[in-house]
Amino acid sequence: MARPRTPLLSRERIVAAALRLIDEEGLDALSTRRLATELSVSGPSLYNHFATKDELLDAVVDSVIGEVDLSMFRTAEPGAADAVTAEPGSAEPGSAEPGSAEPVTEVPGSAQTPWSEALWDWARSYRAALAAHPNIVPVLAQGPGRRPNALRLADAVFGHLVESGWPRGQATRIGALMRYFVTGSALASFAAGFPADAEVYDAADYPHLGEAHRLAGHRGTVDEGAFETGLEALLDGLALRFARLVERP
Amino acid sequence: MARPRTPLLSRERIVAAALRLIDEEGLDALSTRRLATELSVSGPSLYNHFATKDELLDAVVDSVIGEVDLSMFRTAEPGAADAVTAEPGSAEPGSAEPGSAEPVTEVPGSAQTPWSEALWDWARSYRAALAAHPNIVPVLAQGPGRRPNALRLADAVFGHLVESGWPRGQATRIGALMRYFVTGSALASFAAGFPADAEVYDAADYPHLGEAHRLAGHRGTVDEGAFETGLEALLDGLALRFARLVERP
DNA sequence: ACCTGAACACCGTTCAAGT
DNA sequence: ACCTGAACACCGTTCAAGT
Repeated sequence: MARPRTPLLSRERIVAAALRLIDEEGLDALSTRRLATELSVSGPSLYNHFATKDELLDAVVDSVIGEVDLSMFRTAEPGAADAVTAEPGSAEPGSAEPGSAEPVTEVPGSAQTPWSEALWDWARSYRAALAAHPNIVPVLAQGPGRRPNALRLADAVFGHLVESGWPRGQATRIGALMRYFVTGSALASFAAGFPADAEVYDAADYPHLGEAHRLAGHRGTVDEGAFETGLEALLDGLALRFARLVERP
Repeated sequence: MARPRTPLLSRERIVAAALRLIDEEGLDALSTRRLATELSVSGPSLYNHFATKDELLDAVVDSVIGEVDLSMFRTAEPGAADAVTAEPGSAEPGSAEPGSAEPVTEVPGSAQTPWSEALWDWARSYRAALAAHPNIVPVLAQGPGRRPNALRLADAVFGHLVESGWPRGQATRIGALMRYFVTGSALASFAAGFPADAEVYDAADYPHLGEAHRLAGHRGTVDEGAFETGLEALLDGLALRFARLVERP
């Protein structure tokens, strides 16, 4: 059979199969030939749908990012108009100075979710989406590139922070540091990184790791607890910073 | 030539060449054949020094971790005895409960660097070591495994926190969340993840990213600023938590 | 337009052969 | 002990050929 009457493949089917393969066997297990076999076609068939393996990987990554909830960055009022659009070009995001925007605790006339509450909810959804597919996080962590869902995410976070009164330079940094923390927490399990073999932890070399072989068994709770503790610390710390900003702008 | 009188290779030379290749061309550029060519030997020669490519990669990773400064976790007194060794087996690190250890602001009889100050210095050194070799961070983030330098690092951090009065369960979580943040920040530049091409940021799709094409140009300062802001927030937040712990233990 | 097999320049690793 | 070339089962990608 050369060309079937109905196509054997679609971008969606390929992306779904690729993600399953990555989840189950790791990033290295994703080869075009292996993926094609999984889809019951020959290797080169994939190139009718994606120009390169990288382009395929981009599509997989963006499908994962698409699962992140961004609804908390819209106005809280259900029937209200869409979020206020900031005037473009007013300041550069990379600037270290607070800039001309004056910090306010609430934007008048809008029913925005408070920024710290929005970051809480978003960070949890962000982490859940990524932690469901840890093997692809290294690719994802390279940044949004030209992937629409990743750009939409960056736009929503930055926009919400600026509208909440954060100077643009600081809003950029908060977007960055939140990505650091979330990708870091989803990249690999902390607990599972310690071998369950008790003989690894020689008391002469590692006097405080006598119980570390038990970590892997508590994988879920250790990582969940660390994420929650870290997120609370981060947001508490940012609230202190915001308070200083409001006091002396 | 079959066996030379003086060996052509050593583990050290191989590790150094591999790290250079990874730094300059990425993790995918490291192939055993390519590396061998770089070292002017034939491909299989490497197998006289490392059993597998993974074992070689482990050695590269541990050499990077070895650059992290851990001196702040020892006693501050230059001539003093070594850090107090905690009694082993007193509590499990995975436990969610504070446990029996009672939090104190200072351990009597020792001149330890205060935990928050030590974490500041360590986090900066940790990040500097990793950010110098971002391409290998995904491998490193998988956890210490059986790598001596990585285990020493985990031991030093956990030990210092416990000796500073943090309950063991919380000390575990702080070790984890610090790794999340540092590996996340070293994994990839936030700023460089946004294409410098202004046409990517269609105002209709991404109303707040009008200046995002400038980010890549401020790569260093944006990422440095985000790391410092995040670290300060984290440590401020943890200090709040510690204060609550001391108030009502 | 969409699939195929053949082909190219690559991989990691094994192994017998050399000194 | 330490290096070599040959060999095996893999890669990503191109391309002419089929319908």
